Amino acid sequence: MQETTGNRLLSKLGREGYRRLQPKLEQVTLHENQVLYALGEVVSHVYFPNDAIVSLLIEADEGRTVEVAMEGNEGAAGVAIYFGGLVSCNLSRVRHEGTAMRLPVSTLAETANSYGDLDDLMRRYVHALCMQIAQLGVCNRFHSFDARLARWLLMTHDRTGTRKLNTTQRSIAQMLGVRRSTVTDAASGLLKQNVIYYRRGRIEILDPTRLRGASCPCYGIIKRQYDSFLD
Amino acid sequence: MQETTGNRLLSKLGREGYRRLQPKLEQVTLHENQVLYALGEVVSHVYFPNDAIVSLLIEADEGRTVEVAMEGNEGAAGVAIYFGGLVSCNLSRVRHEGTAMRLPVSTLAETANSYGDLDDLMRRYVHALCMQIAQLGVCNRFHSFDARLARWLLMTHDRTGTRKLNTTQRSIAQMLGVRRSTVTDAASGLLKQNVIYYRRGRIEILDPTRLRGASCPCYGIIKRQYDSFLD
DNA sequence: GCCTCAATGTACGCCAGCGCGCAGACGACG
DNA sequence: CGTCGTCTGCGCGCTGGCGTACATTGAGGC
Repeated sequence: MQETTGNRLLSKLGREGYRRLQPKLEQVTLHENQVLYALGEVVSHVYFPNDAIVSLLIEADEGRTVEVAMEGNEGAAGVAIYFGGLVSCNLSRVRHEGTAMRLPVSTLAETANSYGDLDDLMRRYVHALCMQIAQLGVCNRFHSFDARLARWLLMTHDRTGTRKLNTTQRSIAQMLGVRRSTVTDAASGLLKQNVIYYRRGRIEILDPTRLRGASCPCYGIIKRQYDSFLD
Repeated sequence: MQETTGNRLLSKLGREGYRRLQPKLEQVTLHENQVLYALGEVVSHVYFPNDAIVSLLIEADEGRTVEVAMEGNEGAAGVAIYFGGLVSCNLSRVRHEGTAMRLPVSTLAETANSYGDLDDLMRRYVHALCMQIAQLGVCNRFHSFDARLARWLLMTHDRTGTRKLNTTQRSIAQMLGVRRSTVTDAASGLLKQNVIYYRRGRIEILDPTRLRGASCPCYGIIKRQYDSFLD
């Protein structure tokens, strides 16, 4: 099931790039709800997830934080921030437990300076991330919750490499900025159709194809965007 | 009324930076509805608006494009795209007529390579833009249209340096992704309170302070973000 | 001054999702 | 094996914004 070969961004770097970063790369485990970057914090490390997922969160209103992007094996957490000023201005929290490769920001910066391929790759990643944020903004505004839930499950699935997620409806609701029982309604629809199965904090995707049919086009748009530069 | 001293990003560059770019800088007039970058187009120039406004648009559904960010004198159009791969993957259209300084992408890239201050500035601008996109995504999702209209008017006002805008309710509706008569409702509320005045495609902001009171906090959040690196 | 068209005002029914609240059900743990 | 806290199911009334449709008004061209 777990067929992830590791972080796609790192593997796209090729042998030479990997050789340069390798001495400073360090595998770490990211635990659920662990805060990688708090608001206004200085970023010291960049994380290239293998099967962990990091959420970029923004405070919408008092006490309500919403996911504006998710970063997994297709990217890196902290890069966007490092790219523009070293100081985080949103919250990054681990949403799905797993491993990641950690790298000091300074190493990334220095290597990117001397090794153009890395610089290019990082720029294009930031670009894709930016598009993800924009697309999700539009998606959250216009598409039905049923479609958005399907999209969210698919995106999560892609980034973890497993069909089984540990998430409660409550936390999904927080991510997507709806109330919990709205999630219940949508999820029970998918359950009845045998597209997913879930029970007390465990969700399993039974039929990715039909899930994709239930999702809005945003899933495909974002996926194509990422795939186009990760091959 | 028109007290704009020019593009804030360029002026932040200082004498040395300006000296380097100056030979290739060229003042142009951007006309309403002019498309700067179409989807998938190769970007040849970057625009630093003086008093023009460029909208970043994304297609939400068939035939419905929505503004995900606006770029004016506080930034530059095309930079974000140049940063990640040269090819535009959204639509940039002039929303408010005015002048801008135009620069070949290649000049910007070369200069940034050799002149770290420019590179820094551009990175931080992209960062701020990214935050704007994220914040607006959340705003469009959660805040009442009344508040969003106020926010939008204020942001537009800041970027043009004038209280008078030429915009119809119809085009505001398209930008903000609502139907036209929703704009009528909200606008007529502000009109009755003498916060704005408008008539057939011309809007005037009478009382910016009270407009700010009507807006959601997103206006302040985004403004602070930009001001923090533009001084 | 008149005509025409775009811009604006208004109305009516509709519905997704909200806020709130409560009940049932499963699982961990003593 | 019982208890308790969390997770999930469900109902009810409400409302902002939607889709649609039509009336009115101002500006610019003739």
